[in-house]
Amino acid sequence: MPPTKVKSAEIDTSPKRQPRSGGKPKGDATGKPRPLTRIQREKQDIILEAALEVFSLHGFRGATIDQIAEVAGMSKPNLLYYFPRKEEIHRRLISQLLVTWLAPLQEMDANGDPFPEIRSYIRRKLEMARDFPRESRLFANEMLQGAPRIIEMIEVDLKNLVDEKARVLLAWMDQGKIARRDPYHLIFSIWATTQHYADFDVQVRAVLGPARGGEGRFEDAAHYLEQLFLYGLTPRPNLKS
Amino acid sequence: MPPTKVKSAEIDTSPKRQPRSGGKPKGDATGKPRPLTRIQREKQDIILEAALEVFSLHGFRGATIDQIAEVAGMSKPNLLYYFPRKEEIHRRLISQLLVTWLAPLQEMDANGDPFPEIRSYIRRKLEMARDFPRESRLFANEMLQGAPRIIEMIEVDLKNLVDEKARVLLAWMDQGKIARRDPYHLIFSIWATTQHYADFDVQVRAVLGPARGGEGRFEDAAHYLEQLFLYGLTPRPNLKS
DNA sequence: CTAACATTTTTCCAACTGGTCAAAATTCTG
DNA sequence: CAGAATTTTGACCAGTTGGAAAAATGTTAG
Repeated sequence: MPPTKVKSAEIDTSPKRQPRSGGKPKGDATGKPRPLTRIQREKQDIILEAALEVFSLHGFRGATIDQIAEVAGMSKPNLLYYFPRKEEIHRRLISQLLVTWLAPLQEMDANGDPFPEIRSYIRRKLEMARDFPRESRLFANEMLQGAPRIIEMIEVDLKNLVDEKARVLLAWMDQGKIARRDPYHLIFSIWATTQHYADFDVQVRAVLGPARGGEGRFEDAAHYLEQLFLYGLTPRPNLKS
Repeated sequence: MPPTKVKSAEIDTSPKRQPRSGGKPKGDATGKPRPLTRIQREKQDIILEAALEVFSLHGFRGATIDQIAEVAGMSKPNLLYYFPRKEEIHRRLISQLLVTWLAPLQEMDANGDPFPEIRSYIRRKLEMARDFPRESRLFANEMLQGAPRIIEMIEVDLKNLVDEKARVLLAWMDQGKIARRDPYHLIFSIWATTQHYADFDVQVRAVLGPARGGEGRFEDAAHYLEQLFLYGLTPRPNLKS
């Protein structure tokens, strides 16, 4: 359908308005950025939500602003009014994400009992894979591409946290409370096994088939992983359940 | 540097050649496609190699033909002479990949001893992560995007193979040779833990740091995973080593 | 109400995208 | 070597991309 807009091509005798700003606000002469308006907060949230959807599915380069704008239900220039560049949106998503992402590990308590702590950690991670699969995929996408926009955070924040928790694990091992294993690879294997259920969800569901691929798969996975990390595959005779 | 090509802009008095074919060959009037020439085989390999590099890093949508052509060291139209569409290249890579990808699991022998068989499977998978990280990432990229171009193969070939091997594992469990675990999630966890070292390589290296992030990380991983799948984290008293 | 600011839309653009085409260059093959 | 077939190239194209500019429309404090 052609746009058929007439666009006031006729004579316009109304008093000419002074060209009003038209630029972006976000700061007056004083230099201090003024607080976001209600609309700004709302729209930014809508955009970030839409961007998460698109970025997590196609990666940074594969995602387009038009696509994000469409999912967000607004025009591209309107979107660009809130985030002047594509990278900006992505950066915001990623840095927001990393905080959420580290939380479960952060909660692992050095003063708790090792097995319940580790089991809880696995559960929390698995719940995140279930409840925030897009965030997981966004993260995975970034990793696959060599983490160009996130590498410093990985090398500093993430590494520091893992170093700290590795020491916790080592202490538990020294006390003979858990088997002596490489704590770094232990953490890697928890990440890998849990995030797998978000990142490779299609595969998991396809392989499990309709019968077992339903929502129950997360409970099955939780139970399996618990057993794996506790006992591995060595059969233990005389075990109830 | 500007190309400075003169390109014979002068008068050309040479006898005008009849416009010769110029089209693509790949079949004559008989309809049967003739075998590939040496150049065709070579160039296709170069292109596929370059495409693997680019697709594995940016995913299908994020990769561009120009990029692939540049990595392959040829012009875009030249590349398109061998693969008339972008999708064609990707499809070839993916279907090639899946064969390689399934091989390690295929080798798991129902008549072998469970633990050596499983351990070998883990090792082979880990070696693939080490030696073919781009293939792993290509696969992961496809999965993250919902496997649009591969889903049927997953649902048929992959599922059938996993079903078959799940039965093997179940038989071993029935014989009491390994602990009773969900065989599907067992396979998932082997995939996840091993592929992690290819797909999240940046993260792994960043977290391990320069000291432990070298090539030795794969040996460490292999040893750790062996222990994990064998015994889990339960400490076992009186164990040599 | 209205001026000042905030938001949205329209229009536009240059670079890039996947892909075509014919001519030119090169490589077989007898 | 000639002629045919194959391979490579340069010019080009239409659609998409990220983004700029400015005009049009809303909103709100005084």
